[in-house]
Amino acid sequence: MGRLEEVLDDLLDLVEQVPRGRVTTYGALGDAVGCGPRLVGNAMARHGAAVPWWRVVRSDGSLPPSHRGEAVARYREEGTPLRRSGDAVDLARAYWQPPVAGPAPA
DNA sequence: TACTTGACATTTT
DNA sequence: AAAAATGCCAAGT
Repeated sequence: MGRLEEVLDDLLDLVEQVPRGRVTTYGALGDAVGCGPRLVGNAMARHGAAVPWWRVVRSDGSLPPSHRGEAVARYREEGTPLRRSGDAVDLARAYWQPPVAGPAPA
């Protein structure tokens, strides 16, 4: 199979480890698991139905275009520092860097 | 088997 | 500062 199956476990694990009121980015997860950010997005899209994907945002702090409405609702519910725009997270305060998992520790 | 689509990121114009 | 182009990996058609 592809690398996805390999990193998927670590990926979902990291997302589940994201503290409440905090968020992380696709790039950070991709780097943590050792693959491109595209994999993270697709992994979540196809297999991330069981993880708090709303805590995973873009590098810009903006939310996934597909579920940003739901994600914002979660943020307001969890107290995540949203930007004044209301459609993005304040990465300056809410960014949580995932620990490096998998066979490629720093 | 080849092309297109998809929860993205980064760099250059 | 904003928009466009490029790179990335996997699944679906």
